[in-house]
Amino acid sequence: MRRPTLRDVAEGAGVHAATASRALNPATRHLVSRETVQRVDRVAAALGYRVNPVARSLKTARSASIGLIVPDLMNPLFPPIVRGVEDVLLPIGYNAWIANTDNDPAREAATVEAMRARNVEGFVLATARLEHPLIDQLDAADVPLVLVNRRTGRADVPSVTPDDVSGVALAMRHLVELGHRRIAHLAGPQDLSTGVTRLRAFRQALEDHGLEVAPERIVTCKEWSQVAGAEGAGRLLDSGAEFTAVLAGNDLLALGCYDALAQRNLRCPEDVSVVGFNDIPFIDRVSPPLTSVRIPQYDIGAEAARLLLEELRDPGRHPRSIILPLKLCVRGSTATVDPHRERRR
Amino acid sequence: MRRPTLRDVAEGAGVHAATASRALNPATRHLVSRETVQRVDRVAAALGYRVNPVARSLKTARSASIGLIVPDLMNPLFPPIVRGVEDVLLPIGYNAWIANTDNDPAREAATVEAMRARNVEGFVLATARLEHPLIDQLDAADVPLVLVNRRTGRADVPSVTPDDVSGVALAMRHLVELGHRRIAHLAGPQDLSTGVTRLRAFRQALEDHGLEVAPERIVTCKEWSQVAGAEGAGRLLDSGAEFTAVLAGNDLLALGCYDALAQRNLRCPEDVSVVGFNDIPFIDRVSPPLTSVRIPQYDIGAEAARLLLEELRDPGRHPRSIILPLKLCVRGSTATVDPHRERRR
DNA sequence: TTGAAAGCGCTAACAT
DNA sequence: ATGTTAGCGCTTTCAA
Repeated sequence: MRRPTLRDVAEGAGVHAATASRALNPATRHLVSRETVQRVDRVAAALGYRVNPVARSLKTARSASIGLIVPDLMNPLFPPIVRGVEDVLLPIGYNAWIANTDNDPAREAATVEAMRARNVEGFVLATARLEHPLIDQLDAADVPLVLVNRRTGRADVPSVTPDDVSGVALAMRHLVELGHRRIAHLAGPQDLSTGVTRLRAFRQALEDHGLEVAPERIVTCKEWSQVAGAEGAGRLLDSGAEFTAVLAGNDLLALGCYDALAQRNLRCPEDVSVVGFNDIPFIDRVSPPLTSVRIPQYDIGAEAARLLLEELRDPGRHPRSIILPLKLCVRGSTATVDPHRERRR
Repeated sequence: MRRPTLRDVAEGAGVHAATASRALNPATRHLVSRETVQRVDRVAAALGYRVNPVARSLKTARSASIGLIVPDLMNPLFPPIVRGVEDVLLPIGYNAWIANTDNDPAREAATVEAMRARNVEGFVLATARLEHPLIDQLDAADVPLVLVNRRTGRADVPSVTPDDVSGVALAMRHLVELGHRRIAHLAGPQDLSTGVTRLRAFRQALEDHGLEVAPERIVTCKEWSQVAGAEGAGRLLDSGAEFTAVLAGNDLLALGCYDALAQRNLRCPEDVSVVGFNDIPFIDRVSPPLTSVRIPQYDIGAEAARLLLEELRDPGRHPRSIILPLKLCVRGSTATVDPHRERRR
C-alpha cells in the first residue's frame, strides 16, 4: 500500500520514468505523443499517483508556494489580508504558507529561513519596519518580495499599502467639520511606516486647516495594541494638554483610548471625540461608536499576491508599488462641537 | 556564492559527508569523536552551513513540522488557538504550517493533501464536522491527529475541547437566576459537535431547572457567523414564540441576534436578554454588553500541540482527549427580570 | 518521440 | 570512529 511513485506509473504504462514525467507535467506534455500521454494519464489515475513535491523541489529548487508572514494574527487587521492572498494564489495551484511572528524579529528570521530552505518562491511580508535588515537581505538576495500594509524605509521594495495620507486627511476634515480645533494624535510606533506616515499626515492636515501644531498634543505608542493605546492616552490626558478630539493611529489604540477615558470618568464624545483607523472587523459594534478610516484589507492581500506572481513570472521587471484608496466610516452622533469648550477636569 | 552543502562542510573538515552528517545531527553526534565533532561544527559555522530540509525530508520522510488547519481565520476564536499551538511547538524546533480552509471541504482536502505530500508529521485540525470522511481517512492511515475545539462523531480521535456542557449550564443558571423562565436557543450548525453539544446541554439545563422545553424556542443557524445569527434570530422573533432571553450558540450568533433585535426596534436587555459563547477578543467592547462563556482558547491550542507531540513520540499510545473548564463572564446590568413580562411586539 | 544517465542533498545500513 | 554505498523520487540534458 506504498504511495505510488513515478516509476510505478512508468512501468504500468510501459514507458521510461522520464517519459512519464514529461507526460504528466503540463509544461512538457507537448513533447510526448498523444497516445503515450493518454496511457500515462490513465495509469496515473488508476494508481492514484500524486507527484512527490519534496522530490520535485529537491530537483528543481522550486515549490509552487510562497510564504506569508504576519506580525500578529490576533490583530483583526491581518486575517482579511491573508484571505485576499489565498484567494488569488490557491486557484492557480500555489500554496500560501502562513506564519505568525508575534512581532518578534528572531521568530521572523527563523520562519523566513525555514521557508527559504524549503524553496518557497517568494514572500508576502506584513511585518515591515522602517529599518529592517531582514528585508534588505532578502532584497539583496533577489528573493521575490512584496510588502503589505507597511513599508520599509527603502523605496525600491514593492509594496501594497493603504493611502494613509488621504485617510488621515479625511478623518481630520471630519473632525474639523464637527467643530474641533484642538486635536490630539495618538501616534503609532515610529519604527513602522504606518505610524510615521500617519503622524506626518496629521501634522500636514493641521496646517492645511490653519490649526496650530501643538507638540504636547502628540503622544507616541510603542506598539499597535489596546494596552499601548491606553497607556499613551493616559499620558496625554494626564499631561494637561488641551484638546477636544483624538485621532488614534489605529483602532486598537482608539480602544485603548476609550479605556483611558473611562478610567478617568471622561465621556466620549461629550468630553473627547475619538476617531480610529483601519475599521477592523467588529469595530462597528463597539460602544461608544467609533468613526474609523476603512482600509481595503482583502484587496491589499489580493493585490500583493498578484504583484508577487508578476515578479515570479518576470523577475527582471521594474518593481512597482500600489496604493489603495480609503474611505471614512462615520459612526455615532455627528453633532457639532463648541470649539471653545474646555475638556472637563 | 552557492549555499554550502554537507559535502562542502565535509571537505573543509577533511571527513566524509556521512561523518559530517552524524556530527551535525544531535541524535547521532555521540557516534563521532569529540575532536571531529568540533572540527565539523567549526567549519559548518564558518561556511554558514544550514541543513537542506528538502533533501533531508526526501530521505527521512519526516519534516519537523505539523499542519494546523483552521476553518476561518476571520473568526476571532481561532487566532489565539494558533498562538497556543505555536508557542509549544516552535521552542522545540517544530514548525507549524497554518492553513485556512474557509469552511470549504475541497480546500481542506487539498491543503491536507499538500501538507501530507510534504511529509508533515501530524495535524492539529480545528475543522472537524461530525461526519468527516477526511478525518476517518487520516485516522485510518494512522496519521497523528488532534482535533481542537470541535470533535468528530467518533470517540477514538484525540481532541481538546471546551467543556461545553458545563458552559451552557453556567449560562443557563445565570439566566434563570436573573428570573428568566422562557429561554430561547440560537443553535449552531448541527453538523458540528459544538452546535449539537450546546443544543443538547441547553435542553438538559431547561429540564434541570424544571423549565419547559419548547421546540418553537429553538432555532438552528447554518453557520457560525453574524449573518447566520441575524437570520436565525429573525426567524425566532418573527415566529411569535414567547421568550425573554436567548442563549446564543456563540458570540457571532449573539451579534447577529443583536442585529435582528435592533432591526425590529427591540431593546436588549429590556426586551430580550442575550448570552453568548466563546468570549472572543473585543466582545467585551460591544454594546449592549454581552455576557459570554469564556473558552480557554490559547490553552486549547497549547494542549493540542502537547498531545500531538506525545503521539509523535509514542505512536502506539492509547489516544486521549482533553476537556478544558470554562467560566462565565458576566457583563452589563444584572437586574432581575419579571418572569411574567411579555416581549414587546 | 523516447530512453539513458546523472544528480538535487541528505541519511542510514553495512563494512571496515 | 569513520568510510562506502545506495537510494529517497523526481527532472533534465544528452543521445538515439
